[in-house]
Amino acid sequence: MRSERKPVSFESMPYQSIQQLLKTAPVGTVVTVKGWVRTKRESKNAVFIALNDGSTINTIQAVAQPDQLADDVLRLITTGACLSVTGELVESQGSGQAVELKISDVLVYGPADPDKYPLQPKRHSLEFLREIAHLRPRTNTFSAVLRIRHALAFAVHKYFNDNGFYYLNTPIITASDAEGAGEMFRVTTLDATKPPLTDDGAVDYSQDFFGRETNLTVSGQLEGELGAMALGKIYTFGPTFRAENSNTTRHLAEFWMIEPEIAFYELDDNMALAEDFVKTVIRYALDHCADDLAFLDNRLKEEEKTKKKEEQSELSLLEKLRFVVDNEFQKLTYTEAIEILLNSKPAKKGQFQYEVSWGVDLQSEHERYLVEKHFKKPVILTNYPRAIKAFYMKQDDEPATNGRGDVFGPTVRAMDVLFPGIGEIIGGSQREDNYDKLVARMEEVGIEPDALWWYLDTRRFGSAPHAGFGLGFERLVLFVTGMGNIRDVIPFPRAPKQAEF
RNA sequence: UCCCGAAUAGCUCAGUCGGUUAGAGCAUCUGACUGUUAAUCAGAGGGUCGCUGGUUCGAGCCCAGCUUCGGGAGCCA
Repeated sequence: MRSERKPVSFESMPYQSIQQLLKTAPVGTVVTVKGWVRTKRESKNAVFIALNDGSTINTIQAVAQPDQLADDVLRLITTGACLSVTGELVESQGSGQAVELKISDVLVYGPADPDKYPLQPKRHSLEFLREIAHLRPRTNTFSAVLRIRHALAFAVHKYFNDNGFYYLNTPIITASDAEGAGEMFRVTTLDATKPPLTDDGAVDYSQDFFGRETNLTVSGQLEGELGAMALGKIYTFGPTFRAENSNTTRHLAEFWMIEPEIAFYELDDNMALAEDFVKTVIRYALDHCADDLAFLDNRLKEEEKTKKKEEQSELSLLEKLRFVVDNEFQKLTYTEAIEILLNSKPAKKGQFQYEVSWGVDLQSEHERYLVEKHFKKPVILTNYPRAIKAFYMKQDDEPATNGRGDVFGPTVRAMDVLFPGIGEIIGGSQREDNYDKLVARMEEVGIEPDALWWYLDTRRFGSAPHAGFGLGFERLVLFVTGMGNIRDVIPFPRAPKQAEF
């Protein structure tokens, strides 16, 4: 039997998004919009409702005659209530907007008790909004951040797809604990109060779900390399977990990481890819999120006004983004960076808390000096000392020298991309493709080669030079939105003592 | 995990030297006014001063411990 139901075309959907409506502005037509009340203002001759549906940062003003709406309906139209409003789109009599909706019908989907609804038509602190993360997407700031986050995620996939990369889904549950990228979250189905024990009293993971100890991934890189050594160019874009007790504005326990891995790329290719990639996705946001970026730009300017002169930033958010897109990243080696730091004013005046010398890992105060004071632009540091970098990085043939005859220790083809205000946004390297060198390095740092036999197989069979990097997606969103805390650029942040929503 | 700081009305904050009944702006409610723009004006309601203990005739304020939050550091993306 045939259905009597009429097919519904996409164009004849029973309501319109406010974004579409304001863009096309079909004055004179009757339309329906559905969204949440931002503010309601009443006067003798008119009731004004500012409605937002999240499709854009802009609201549409709906207008009704006061006697047109029943008292009990009018009473339910308060900040936060959800409405369906039907009416004719007309040119506005007021000055704040071009068009408005002349209400012919209102349906209250869900009221919001004004005594209990926590969002008020006023500025809230980001700390307070973090406590109501389930409602904060209804604010201008967070909806703007989330739309930009979406645009950046889309731009990431678009960039790689346009450039011949394949999206590879690496595992979220892994058995390898040898990646050395920090503390891991254990994944188990064993009874936490009385786990099975072996004869010597240790937990018997052979009885666990996977028959061995497993954790949430801290990086998809090792598996990504397997993909690159088959598909050529791959990228991953997925959740990543670190059980570090990190309490900072730049760290999350659960975050999203982007990891391209490319066969036949060496360090210089890797750097060029990182720079082009970051610039392209930021340009995409500039081109597609103008309203939201303008709002955040203005929000930041207001915030800057409350700061002292010397603490105010020289560039606005939009200026900063354009600057990054239009200028070359500064590229230099670790050894050159050490020279600059040793000759810097703060070093000579003893203002660095940590002393600088060849071989030490750079502290954030050093990175900040290079990026924010010395070069004033994004910086790519390369060829770090072997001793402070991961085992899988390609070893340089010659030790570092400074041109004055000083010879330092061995280095690897690592690269860190440093951004102003964010610090390390990308960490990557060319990978060690020589089997013997890789195994020797693993043994040196105490990683059991047998545990990564499958990783080493790529070096045993058809090995090739290859390179890749990891980019923390939230750090990118942090930079593009100009927000100050990474917990405010992910919908539901996961951090120590924080997993409520 | 370490260092520093904070916790007072729904929100943002003030609270003097330890002293009577803890205040303001915004929000909410009521009224007035108005094609309004986070409207405006007047009035009203609204408090376990984070928790536990201590000092004191008397603690929002002083002391100790705890909890939570924020900033910085480390770890890193």
